[in-house]
Amino acid sequence: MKRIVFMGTPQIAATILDELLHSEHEVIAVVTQPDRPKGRGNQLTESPVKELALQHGIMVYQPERIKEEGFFEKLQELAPDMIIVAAFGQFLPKMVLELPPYGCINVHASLLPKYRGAAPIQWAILNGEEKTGVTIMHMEAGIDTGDMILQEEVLIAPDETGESLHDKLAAAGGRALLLALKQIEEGTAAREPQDNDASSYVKILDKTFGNLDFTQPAIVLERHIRGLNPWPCAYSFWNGKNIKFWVSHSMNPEKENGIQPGTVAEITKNEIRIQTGSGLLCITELQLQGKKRMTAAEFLRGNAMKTGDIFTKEV
RNA sequence: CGCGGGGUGGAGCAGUCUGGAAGCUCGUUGGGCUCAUAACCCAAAGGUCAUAGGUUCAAAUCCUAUCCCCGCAA
Repeated sequence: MKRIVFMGTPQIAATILDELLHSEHEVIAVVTQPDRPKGRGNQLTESPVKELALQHGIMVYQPERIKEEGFFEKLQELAPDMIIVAAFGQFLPKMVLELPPYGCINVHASLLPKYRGAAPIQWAILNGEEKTGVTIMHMEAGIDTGDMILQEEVLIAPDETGESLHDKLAAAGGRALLLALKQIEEGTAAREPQDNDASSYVKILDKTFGNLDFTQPAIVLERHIRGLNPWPCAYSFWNGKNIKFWVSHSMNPEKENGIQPGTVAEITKNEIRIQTGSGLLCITELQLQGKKRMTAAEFLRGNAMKTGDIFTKEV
C-alpha cells in the first residue's frame, strides 16, 4: 500500500505501527491524541504512537478533535490511499471514513462481533474466556460494527494477565493487519458482515473498577486481579492503607466456613488467604501504597498483618 | 511549582517527634537435635543508617540542598 495514514494512541497501537513500519507499506503520517499531563508532577507526555513516529521521522498530527477546523483539509492534502486505525480514542466522522480510496481499516483486539468497545482485552480475561483474538475490519459509522476481513485467534493461558494478553494481541494484530493488506492488494480480501445478534459490548474500565468486592467468588476475584494487571489494577484497603493485588490464586471454592468476606482467614509463610463469598483468595504478590511491588512473604516480614484483619472497600 | 509515603547488613521493617552504644522478622554460613524436614535449638558473618554540606561535646535522629523509588489525583 502506497500512502497510509495511521491513527492510534496507546502501546498496542504503537506495536502495530512498528510492524507496519518494518513492512513494505508506506506510512506517510500519524494521527494521535494530543500530549496530556500525566504521572507525578503532571508532566506533559507523548503517546507511544507519537514517540515511535518521531523516531522514524514521520509527520505527526494531534488534533484535539478530528472534526476541528482545518484538520480534514490537511487529511485531504495528504491524500492517503488508506487510513489504518488502532485504539485511536476518537470517532471518525463519515467524511473521513469516505476519504481514502481503499477505505478505513480498523484493528480491534477481540474476535468480533464479541467484545466491541473500549477494553476488550481485559474483559476477555475477566469473563474467563479460553480464547480471544484480533479482528481486521472495514470501518463504518457504528462502534466496531464494520465488515470483517480476517481474524487471528489467541489462546488465553491460565495465568494470563492483562499485560501478557495485550502483548500477544498486539503482535497478532500486526501480523493480521499485514496479511489483510496483502489480501486487499491482491483483491482476495473477504468482506464478512458481523452478526449483530451475536454481538456484545464491553464498557471502558476506570480505576474504581479495581476495588475488589470480596463477596464475589474467589475464582472471579482471581480473574479480576489478572485481568486488571497491570492497569487499572485490583486493590483494597487494609489498616487504612491501599494495597494493590498483583498475583493470586483461589482455593476451596465450595467450602463454607461462616467467616465474613474480606477477612484474612489464614496466613502462611508465602500467602495471605482472604475469605471471599465463595472460597479463599490466596495473595502471593502485592503492593502497599508508597512501596514497591513485593511477594507476600516479603510483605509479611515487615508488616504485622494477622488472621482476622479485614480488607475494606474504603479507607 | 498538583497531593502524599519512602530510601537503615542480602530481603521486608522498627528506631527519627523527645539527638547520646545498630534493633526486629527472615535469609546466608557453620554446628546441634531428628527416621526426616520448609520444623526446632545454638553460634557466626554481614551496615559509609541514599548523597553532600551545616548545627552540636555528640547526628540514622535537628537544619539546608541534591539524587533515586513508590501511592493518589489528572
